[in-house]
Amino acid sequence: MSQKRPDLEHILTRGVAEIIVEEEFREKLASGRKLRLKLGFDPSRPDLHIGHGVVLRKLRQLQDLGHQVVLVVGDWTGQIGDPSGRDETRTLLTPEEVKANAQTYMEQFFMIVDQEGTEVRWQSEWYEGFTLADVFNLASRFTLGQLMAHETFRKRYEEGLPLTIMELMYPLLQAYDSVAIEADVEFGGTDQKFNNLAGRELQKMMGQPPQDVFLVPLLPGTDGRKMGKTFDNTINFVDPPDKMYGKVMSITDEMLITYFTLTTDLPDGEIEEMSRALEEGTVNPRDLKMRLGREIVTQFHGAQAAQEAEREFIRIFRERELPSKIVSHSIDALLAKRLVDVLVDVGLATSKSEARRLIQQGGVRLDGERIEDVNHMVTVEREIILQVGKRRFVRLVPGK
RNA sequence: GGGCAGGUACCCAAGUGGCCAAAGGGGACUGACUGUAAAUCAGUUGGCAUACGCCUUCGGAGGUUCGAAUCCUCCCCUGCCCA
Repeated sequence: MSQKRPDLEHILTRGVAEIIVEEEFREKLASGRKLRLKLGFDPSRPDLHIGHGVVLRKLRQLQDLGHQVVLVVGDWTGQIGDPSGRDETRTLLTPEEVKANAQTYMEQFFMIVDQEGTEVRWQSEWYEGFTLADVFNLASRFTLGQLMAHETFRKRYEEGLPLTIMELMYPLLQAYDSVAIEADVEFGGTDQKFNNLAGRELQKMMGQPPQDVFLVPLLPGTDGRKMGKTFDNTINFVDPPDKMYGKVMSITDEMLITYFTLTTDLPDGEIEEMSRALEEGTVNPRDLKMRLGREIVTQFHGAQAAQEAEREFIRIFRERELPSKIVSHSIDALLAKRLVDVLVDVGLATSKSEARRLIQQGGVRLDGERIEDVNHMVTVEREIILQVGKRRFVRLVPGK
């Protein structure tokens, strides 16, 4: 990602939830020492979304000031699963899966963070040889009361949901990572506060200078809830330009300013102006959203791709024309087939019942013409565009 | 080891012999509206069938009954209390 170097003040204030302890961190920065910036991840769900991007951009900016990123691959904690979600124990991953996921994660991670200035460390480096004595040593440092101060633990316990000892161990392992790599600062979303502070405590107990904790706000997903895979409301690093742009357009209007603040480096003044214009109603939120879409797509795919994505969006949704790229599907030209079957065959419906329902609801069009007859037959003698809803198209071509 | 409360469709959650393919909410999908894939409103949401209807589903396996998500038996899983 290319951008002009934001100054330190911008880095420390824009899109920052909390820095603990801020004064301490500023002193470290001022010392001229090359700081070790820790970020850990669990290779359980490899796909990164722009919510993760918020913290990665911070890392990159500090990296550009000469500091060292230390990426901790949680190949052990990844097996436990961060209990931060309300779900109970996650399924354990095989070592192969962990490895593959980690690989994918890192490819995406380095789309923003500079690989040269990053030290990658695997937890297994220090946990492989961990003995029961080491576990006791670690476990003896924390009390149940401390762990129960963690909201997710407390909530699950009080609601009578299952909570394993292994899960309670999660923060301890993450904390020990900080000791192992001698972190100066740990980064994370606000949901990581507890875990990161545990690292700070543990370092003190083990005679290391305590790390500071740098927390960024969580970016809401496209539907306003917490961005995450479970809600299917993420905008992913690997989303192709069109999709990425479209997803940005689908965020609710209220989130616009939050998105500008957290995912772009537009000057604060400019964002304030937008905010004012929105309140006064002197600007169409859609236009700002389009600007946001361009900004975000540009970060991952470049300015040209962003422009193309925008053109495509206008074409389909404003002018209601066909997208420029449509998946083709060949259909036997000799036979008249039932439309319901075709819908299932090309994957626009998962069952005939669903296909029938779509037709009944007026959601199916052939060459732009709405089909209302559930028993409609199609013969593909030439190319026909089959459409479901506003944005799912398939080109039917004659074949054998 | 004992007692109690639970395990329902994608998720949460009602239902305690037939009116149950199973309330309600969330999500998803479709439609209307819209200078947005925003907001709002409406509809749909197990499968097969043009349709009458048929089939599969309520932790698992058996059983009672004309008929079970609902009753009985055993088993598995979760939480709480007692030891």
